[in-house]
Amino acid sequence: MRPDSLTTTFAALADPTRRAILARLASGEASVTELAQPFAISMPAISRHLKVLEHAGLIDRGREAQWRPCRLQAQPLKEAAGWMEHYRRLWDQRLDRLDAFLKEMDKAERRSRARKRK
Amino acid sequence: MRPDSLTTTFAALADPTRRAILARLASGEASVTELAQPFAISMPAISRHLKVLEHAGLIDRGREAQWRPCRLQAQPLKEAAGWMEHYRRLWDQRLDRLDAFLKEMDKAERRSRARKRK
DNA sequence: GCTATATTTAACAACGTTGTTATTTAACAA
DNA sequence: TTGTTAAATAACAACGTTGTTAAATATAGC
Repeated sequence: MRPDSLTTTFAALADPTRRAILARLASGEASVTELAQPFAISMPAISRHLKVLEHAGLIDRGREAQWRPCRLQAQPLKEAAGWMEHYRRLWDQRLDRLDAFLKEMDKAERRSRARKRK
Repeated sequence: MRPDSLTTTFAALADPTRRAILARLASGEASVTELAQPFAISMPAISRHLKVLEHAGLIDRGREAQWRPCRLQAQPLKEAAGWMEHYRRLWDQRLDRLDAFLKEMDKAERRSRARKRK
């Protein structure tokens, strides 16, 4: 029972180093060394982060001489964003209905007070 | 150095049980027992999933007699969705530019062939 | 106070993640 | 071949996660 793709995507995004790598890749492809440069961790650690991202389908890698350039792959981001949008929207609708309900209550309340004043 | 909020949110979403709990909560508040019902795991396990979601700010919980009703909290979903949309959009722009570039190439190519035919 | 119900906490095992350093592989260049 | 650079793998430690069962806590109702 290996984890489904949403799980793999969210798990990959749940690390600041990996998100920073993706942010960097959003502005163009880069080699492993280039990606490692901003971080205070060893190359093997970066190499593993890249493997996690690749496994999640968030990046793919080419091969040019001794470099393995990484590129962003947007599809899993789309799926995950879709999931979140879906539930966020459902929830906003609930809030809207609650809001409408409270407004209704309020109106009824004012009407009731108006009657009493007569 | 505790993890930032995006990290906490994504980590909380990186579990199918927790996503199913949120999905259930999107249709209204529920008690721990109600939330546990669809799953083949023990109550303490559910209790911990809820603690993870609460810690991530994705739910909050009331107190009614011996029940602790859970409600969805949309704010962290918004932040995380925002992050993903941002990078997804950047990447789509890159793809669009690549697309435009390839179309340009193609046009130039056709023009070149047209010249040769004369 | 006693009992039933809802939920949490404690203690533990199994497993996964993230980092390290040392070693290995691959490709270029002399 | 030999050396250099880029990157991956191996072996390991530290720590976090997810599940378990057993025990504790809190509240309602008699």
